[in-house]
Amino acid sequence: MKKPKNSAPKLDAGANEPELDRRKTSILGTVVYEYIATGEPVGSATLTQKYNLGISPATVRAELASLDEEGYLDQPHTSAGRVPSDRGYRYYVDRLMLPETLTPEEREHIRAEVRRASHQLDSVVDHASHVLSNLTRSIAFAIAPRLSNQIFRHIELIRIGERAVHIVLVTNLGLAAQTTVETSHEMSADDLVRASNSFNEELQGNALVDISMDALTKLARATSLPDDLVRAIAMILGEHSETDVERRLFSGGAHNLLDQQEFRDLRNLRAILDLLEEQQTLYRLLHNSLQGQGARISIGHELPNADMSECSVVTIPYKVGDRNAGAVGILGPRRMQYARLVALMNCMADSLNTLFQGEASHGS
Amino acid sequence: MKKPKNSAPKLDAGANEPELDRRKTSILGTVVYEYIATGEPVGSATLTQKYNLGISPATVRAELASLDEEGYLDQPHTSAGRVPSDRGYRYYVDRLMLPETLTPEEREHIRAEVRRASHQLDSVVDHASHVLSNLTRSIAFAIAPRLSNQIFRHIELIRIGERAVHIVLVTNLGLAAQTTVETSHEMSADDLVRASNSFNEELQGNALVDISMDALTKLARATSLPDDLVRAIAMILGEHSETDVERRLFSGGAHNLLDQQEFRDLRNLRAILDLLEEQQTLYRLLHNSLQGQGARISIGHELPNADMSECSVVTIPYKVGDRNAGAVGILGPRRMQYARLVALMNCMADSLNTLFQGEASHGS
DNA sequence: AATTAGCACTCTCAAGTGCCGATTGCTAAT
DNA sequence: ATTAGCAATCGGCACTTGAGAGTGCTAATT
Repeated sequence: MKKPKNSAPKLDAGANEPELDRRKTSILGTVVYEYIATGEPVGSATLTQKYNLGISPATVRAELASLDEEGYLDQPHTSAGRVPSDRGYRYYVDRLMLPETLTPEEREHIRAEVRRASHQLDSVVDHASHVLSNLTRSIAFAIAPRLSNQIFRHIELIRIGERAVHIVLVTNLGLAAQTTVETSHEMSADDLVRASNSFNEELQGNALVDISMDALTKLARATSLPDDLVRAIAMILGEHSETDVERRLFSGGAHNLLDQQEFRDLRNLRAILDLLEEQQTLYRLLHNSLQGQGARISIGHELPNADMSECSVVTIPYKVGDRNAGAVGILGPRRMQYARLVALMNCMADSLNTLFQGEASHGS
Repeated sequence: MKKPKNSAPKLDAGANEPELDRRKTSILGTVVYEYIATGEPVGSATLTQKYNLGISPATVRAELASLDEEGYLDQPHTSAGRVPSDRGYRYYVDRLMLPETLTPEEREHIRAEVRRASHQLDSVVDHASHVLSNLTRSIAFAIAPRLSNQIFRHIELIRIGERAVHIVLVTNLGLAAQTTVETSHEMSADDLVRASNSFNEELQGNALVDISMDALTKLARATSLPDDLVRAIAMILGEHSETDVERRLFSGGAHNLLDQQEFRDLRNLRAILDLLEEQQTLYRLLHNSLQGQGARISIGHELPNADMSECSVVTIPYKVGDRNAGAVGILGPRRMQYARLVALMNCMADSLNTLFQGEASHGS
């Protein structure tokens, strides 16, 4: 029942763990499987009755006790069955879990949903997280692709009030960012059009990462834009957003937690909701996943926050062109269907990859 | 157990209700006040001890029994004190409640927060609901001002992909709406600029409600815009959005429900969250409030949905120019601080009114 | 040496019991 | 009309009990 793996971090963990003998492995796998399916602690009787292990309950008990001692299983209380510990889940995820495949319908559904909101980066990502949260009945969260390696196509400065300008940035991927800025003195609509035009002529086709602050200020001086407006443009072009931990986190499906029996306790629930609101922690998880490839699973105490010790998170990065540019994640109870979630996440990442791959190659 | 209805509750209900004698009134008021403050059922002992009523517990008991019989109070169980019924709350808000005033700080806080996000209608309203939900620790919800009596200033058609156009509508109030549309065939950036220009020249200064479909199609033909794009423009200009029950509902503060003792029960919680997601019901409440003036309170079973029988809602419309154009609402437990919420809502409506009043008078 | 049956033990959970305190409604006295 | 006094009611809490589930240990078996 040994299992190959699908991502970098797991290899490490897998390599560190001593390998369990065949029978222990089989029992551990079965316990995890059964517990994920039922949510009830698993006892020796259940195991021998429902699964054809070819050994007696007594033997199973001995093995369970041993696995318990080695830290792969926990016992909620003396007269209860066993429940996987973080370590148990980890072993399962690294070595035992069978990769699952989605039905063509599911696959197509995801792909279609992602495509539906294309052309608006924020919408795509927001939509993606909602789709995932519905499919998994967990919380899904995501960050939009970072701008740096997108290519400048167009900037539009729209006068929306006496001293208010709305800035819209279009890149090869579509509508990439927009913001409203209050300017210190009034700009005429014509001024703004003129400015937009020179920005557009000058910057057209450049990767955003290549646009220097110098170039911007020079352009700004030529078009006599007020400082605050220039600053806003610089911001939006990513000069600053690269280090910006405030990059917005999109999320959906918080209400799904209500269905999970592990969140009956309102304190847990509250802790997780606060976490969602705070954004930082989840943002960092996604940001970290940008370093690696493929789905990454974090279980219970492996997560950076004690309030998440009852949860697991699956994250996966997606690419723009050939570099990781954003990521999506799922947050649910530790007792989650890891195999299925990994399959879903892979599909989602693929869909985003091809979407952004495709769009990236089109031109204006 | 006669029940007032919720179409035009405040005044009517007040007039319909028989007037209680002075002592009953005083006791009912005190019970409501005490229950709102503590959340515990109120007994005769508490009343005589904490409040100087000048009568003995026994007399209070007789009055309580009488009020109970007349339907103003409920008794959770035989050995508990009394709790206001819907009718009791109704009598309280109609006749007993003392108007509360906010501190200048609170007032200024609301005003400042509303102004912060101005120039973007959606943001203003979204922001408003977040501010309210934080101040009240309840759910706040709102709809953006309807477009119809806003004045056309500018439309921008931005090419964001081979066959994708982003439409931005600016009115006298600022950035009023935007959407992305997929076009059947490709438009060049120049085509779009030309089209924008003729729309802008032609429609400038018109109230959106006065822009006819005819005018649009004529313009569209002159600029040879594809049909789907024209349809999208027509849509956004409000031709259709007037009857559109799907006008987006902004809301915030759902997590506040976790703190309310009346939502310890997850089923209630779930029901309310579903309601939020469904949007229709809350949308209708706001829409109804557009007919009237000032804050409107709906209590328990007066609300259109049985799942809300433990809740109360306060709504208030706000104006653009001199006509109601949008509304905000608060949803919380029946045991809410009605006087304070009404004060907050009035302040919020005022702030929005002056914001939109002010902006409306400015020109481009 | 590994496996197993048998059994005592432990612990949770649900139901049942009894008591305490809060609050009432009634009655008789003021 | 008001009140004091008092029996009655009921929820909630602590406690007990028994059933059920599951274990770990031991001694017998393979």
